[in-house]
Amino acid sequence: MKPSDTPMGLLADWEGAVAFRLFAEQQDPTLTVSEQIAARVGDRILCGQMPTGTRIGEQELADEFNVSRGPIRDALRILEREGLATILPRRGAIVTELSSDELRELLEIRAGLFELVVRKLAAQPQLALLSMLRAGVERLDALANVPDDAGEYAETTYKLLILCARQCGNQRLQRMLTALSLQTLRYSKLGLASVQRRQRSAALWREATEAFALGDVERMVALTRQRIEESGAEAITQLQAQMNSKGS
Amino acid sequence: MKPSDTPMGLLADWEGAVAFRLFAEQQDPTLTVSEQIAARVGDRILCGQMPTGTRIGEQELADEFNVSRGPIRDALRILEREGLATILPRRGAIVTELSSDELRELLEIRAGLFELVVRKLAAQPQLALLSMLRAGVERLDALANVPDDAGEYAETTYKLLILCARQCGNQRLQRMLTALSLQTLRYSKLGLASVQRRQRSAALWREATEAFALGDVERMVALTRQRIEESGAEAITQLQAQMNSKGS
DNA sequence: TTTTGTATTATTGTTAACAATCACAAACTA
DNA sequence: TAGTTTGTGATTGTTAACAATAATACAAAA
Repeated sequence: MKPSDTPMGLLADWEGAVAFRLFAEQQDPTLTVSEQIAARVGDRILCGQMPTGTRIGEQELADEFNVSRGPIRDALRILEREGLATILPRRGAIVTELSSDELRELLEIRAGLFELVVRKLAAQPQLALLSMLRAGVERLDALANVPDDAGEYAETTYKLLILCARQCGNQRLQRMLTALSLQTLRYSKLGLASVQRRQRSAALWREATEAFALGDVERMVALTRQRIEESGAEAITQLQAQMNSKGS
Repeated sequence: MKPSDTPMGLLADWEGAVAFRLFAEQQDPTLTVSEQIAARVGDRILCGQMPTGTRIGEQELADEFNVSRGPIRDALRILEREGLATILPRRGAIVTELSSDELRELLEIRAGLFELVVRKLAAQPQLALLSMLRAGVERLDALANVPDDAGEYAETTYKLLILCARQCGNQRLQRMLTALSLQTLRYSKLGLASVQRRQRSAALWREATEAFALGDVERMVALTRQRIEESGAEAITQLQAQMNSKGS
């Protein structure tokens, strides 16, 4: 395998609170070749370098990474499990492409799981989490006003989300929510393209965080639901518009 | 590949309402060899023929199905995605073995997703579903009193669950809930081992169904939550006991 | 008796070649 | 011209052999 040439660290540290990489944390050499390749290709997909629908040829990747097609096939299966690649039997793999309906479905599930997380968090005091959330909200406010940068804003909301998930005490739930969020991340940027949308989203984050601070779970859940609903609806609208313009 | 020699149809038709096989619906020949093998091995795992923790040797399976190890590796990755097999890098695959904590986590998520399904179902009348649920509850009542048959009871509750999931209108949610239920199916039998437990479970199913009939979503959700809580707690207790006796 | 080191064996990871399938384009027919 | 057909090229599915790693057994030393 060639040395690092992928845009790792798409979601680099933020305030020192969340230190992680997307898939492979610092190139663990005990990882199998397939896993390393999956991690790197996964990063490319997430950062938009390989857009939705892009064909992923086995030989192509094999040549690039200087391995044979075996490990590539394994890597594609891993990416499929993460929902980033779609394997069409006998027709190859592509970067997963969601229809607006599928996006709606995913967002609905993500909201449901996040609600579960919130309710679990509310069961016990979360002082450390609360201060991190407040710092995150400050950052969201700042990012909301930067024109033409939906990417970093969306990634920050992603980090806030998994920050919560990490504290909830259910590792499996954390992993599922993380996977779902990564699948929807590329699309959620569509719903946060305008400064207005981001400001609205940030305001709801702030309110939800304060509700959380006061222990008002129901209010936090309601606010979160509303935020996801609004951003989701916008993202779906944008996706539909995109598909129509492409289809014509 | 040799002709059919696996216990397919573990969950055969029930009342004609749910016609499906676990994985491969009627041996679709367009399916890739890997997928067919994954389906058959998956069935073996689900029906208990390959108990929890069983080592799955690649060569062993390759010899049995008269294929090389390539498709077997693909099949194992598919089973891993479904949560039925666990691949330990460089150490082979085993039938997924859940700790009591992991089971608790899975059950919690399953309950959360099912609640989502119920709330979606409540949004519109479900006459056909209701009559099937009622028929299912009758069957549960009958099965509850048969001694030494937690298997069929548990499988029937599984079918009721995915019957609901199918009607909810969110295909992704349906697939996730199905996968989670299959992962927990083997373990949920532990919590339904005694006639008393099954009778209690069936009673809660009946009440929940009637609440559903009356459109009382909150009551149905509460009853379902309680049922899962009770059965889950028992299953977890049994699993812990099993592990202790094995560990000593 | 327990422990540690080593050699052997078995299993997984990887490779390169072969077979089957699919997509695309050119030729052919109506 | 529109539609079908057929052939070619490219891609995936599968195989069998090789390399690397982990598990096991056994022997020697504490």
